[in-house]
Amino acid sequence: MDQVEVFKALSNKTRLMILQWLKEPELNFPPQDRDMKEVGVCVGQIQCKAQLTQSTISEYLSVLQRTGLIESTRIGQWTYYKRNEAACLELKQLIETSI
Amino acid sequence: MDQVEVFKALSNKTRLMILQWLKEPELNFPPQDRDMKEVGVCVGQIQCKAQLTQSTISEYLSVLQRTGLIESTRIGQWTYYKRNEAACLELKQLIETSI
DNA sequence: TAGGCATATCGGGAAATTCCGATATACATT
DNA sequence: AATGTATATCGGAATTTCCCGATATGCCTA
Repeated sequence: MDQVEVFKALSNKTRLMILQWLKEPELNFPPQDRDMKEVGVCVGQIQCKAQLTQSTISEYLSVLQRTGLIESTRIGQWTYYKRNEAACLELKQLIETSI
Repeated sequence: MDQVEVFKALSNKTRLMILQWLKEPELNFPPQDRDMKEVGVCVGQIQCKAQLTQSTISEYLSVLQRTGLIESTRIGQWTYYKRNEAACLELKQLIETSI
């Protein structure tokens, strides 16, 4: 896990918010058919909440995914993103010891 | 403490290294007259270790100081920088709960 | 297979960051 | 006062980031 890359990813208000929203998806997004805990939240919902264009949000999600902090599942025409809690924990432990 | 600003400050390899070097100054810098734990490390020593120009390091130290993670003391013609451990702890706790 | 919808990718203008050399400031010494 | 040394600030070229609109891709339905 490259700390500098992770900090770059999190040094943007919207990306940081997305990561935080995904901590408790059912609290931050309207209900959907699929179980949010299980599969995640689709791009459209995140875009709607973030109030930026679809292309921007799609790119931001890629940036977060590249760090490993979130992961995606494609189902039909939707891509669902959810947190990778193991990676988030690893990051927190790394910061705990390195900062 | 503005998380995004802190992450911006730490999303640069050199700045992150400086913060880490200052965790154990006597391990990372050559001996000096004044007590490093007490007063910190002067800009010249940090620049020497970082291998960037004086102006760049001076600016990086300002960026870190603006976040509150480090603080400076001017003594004679030297400016000594050291970690603000309380602020570093606060940051880690913030990350622990918010990420 | 045609059309619609969700998402990804591309190209780019504007703004921010990186890092430098030159210069200013502040203090110390002679 | 003049000089030397440590640090801060300024101006700028190169690079990166931000965020957009346009377009491509992939899947689904009629």
